[in-house]
Amino acid sequence: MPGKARVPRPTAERLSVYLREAARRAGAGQLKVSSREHGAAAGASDAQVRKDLAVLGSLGQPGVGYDAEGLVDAIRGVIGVHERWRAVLVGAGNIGRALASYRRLADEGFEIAAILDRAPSVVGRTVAGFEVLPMSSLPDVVRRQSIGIGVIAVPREAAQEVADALVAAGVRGILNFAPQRLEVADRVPGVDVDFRSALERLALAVSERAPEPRGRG
Amino acid sequence: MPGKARVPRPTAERLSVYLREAARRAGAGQLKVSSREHGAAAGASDAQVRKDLAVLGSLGQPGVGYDAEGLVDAIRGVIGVHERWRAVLVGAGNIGRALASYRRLADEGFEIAAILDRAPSVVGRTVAGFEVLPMSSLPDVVRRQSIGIGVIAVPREAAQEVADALVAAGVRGILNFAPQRLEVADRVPGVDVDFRSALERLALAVSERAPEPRGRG
DNA sequence: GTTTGTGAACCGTTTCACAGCA
DNA sequence: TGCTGTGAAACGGTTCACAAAC
Repeated sequence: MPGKARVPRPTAERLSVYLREAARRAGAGQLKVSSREHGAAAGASDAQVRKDLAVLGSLGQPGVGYDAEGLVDAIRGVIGVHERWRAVLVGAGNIGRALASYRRLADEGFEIAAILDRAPSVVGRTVAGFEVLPMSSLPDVVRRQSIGIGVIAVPREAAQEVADALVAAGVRGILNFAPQRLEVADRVPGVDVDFRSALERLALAVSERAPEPRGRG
Repeated sequence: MPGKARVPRPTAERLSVYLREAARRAGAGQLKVSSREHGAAAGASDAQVRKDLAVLGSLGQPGVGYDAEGLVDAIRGVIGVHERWRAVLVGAGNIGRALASYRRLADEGFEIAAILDRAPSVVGRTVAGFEVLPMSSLPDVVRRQSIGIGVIAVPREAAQEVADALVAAGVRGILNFAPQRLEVADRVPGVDVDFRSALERLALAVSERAPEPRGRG
């Protein structure tokens, strides 16, 4: 098994949607799902869906569709969610608390294992059932709790420093909620979730469609 | 002025970064910023930056760079942030509260003007300084408070319904935090912020780089 | 000398179209 | 007949390279 196929970024994003859809339909008792059905759910063409799913191998049956359960397993396999991903959350502010309280992530194979914060006033408090730990405990937490992912939910100014600490502690990937581009070693992939940027993109899209904010049509 | 240049999606995302960078440097007293400097901040090549900024017109000076203040204005102009974008937030759960408390958005020209929720137990309570309003007040709120953007921060199951209500109420764009693809009229653009999907993309990237979760070293 | 603006080549993704299988 | 898998064509975005401007 020399190397898994690399998955293009746009495809990776859609796989996430297919996973949801297949899981939902499987849960509803549907055995097979066609590329057209997936396309409707993901906003993609059926051809696109087939191309995307081809990275998983040939697990569709002509004339029938894709096995719902099989798809779930296959996509989870590619994503690497055979078991669980354990994450450490740095930052017990608004975003951090919201994430920690978002229990549904656990259903998808992601689990927050610990919360850390730099502020002494927060350390020791209980947030979403976790005792907030000091930053100094990061290396121990990552090692002892088999943490794979670090989540950055701190203000922009502190983000790079936290990223460095996470990499040093040995996490294998970083999810970044701070509006700041991170410099990290190539071997540690990072994904940004930036809703300020999202808002701006939205504003731009709105402006493109309706140049003048008219009073009311 | 028949039509503004349409901005490719990847470019739109980077414009957001350039905006931040230009604003920061302008604030620090720097007058001109070169494409190389922007590139370093955004993780893009200098050529890429120039191509991106070309959608704003020719506002760079050869041999000198881009005027920092001018860039801020130009990007804000394209995004449509001359004045303020006012948003209504639907859903006073974890994510909703985090967003409502995230005051820095206001500095960037985005302002949450009202919070609504469906649950009677939440309506009337105060969240981040807002009295939570019932869903029935949506049309009034949008009209009377000149709301441009609707923000969906409700569970997946309710997302489409809320989207329909927002469109009916007259919002011009939707920012969606629910992990659900929305069906909305073409004239109302939508942008998704989906951190579950982001986590999965991250997990996939990690898996691709290190197929086997080895013990250590 | 430095840096922009931009056509042209390049590359990856999407769409198309259809052969092959159920 | 219905639906998948997949080469081939089409598309869009990125990189390259350089003339023009400071």
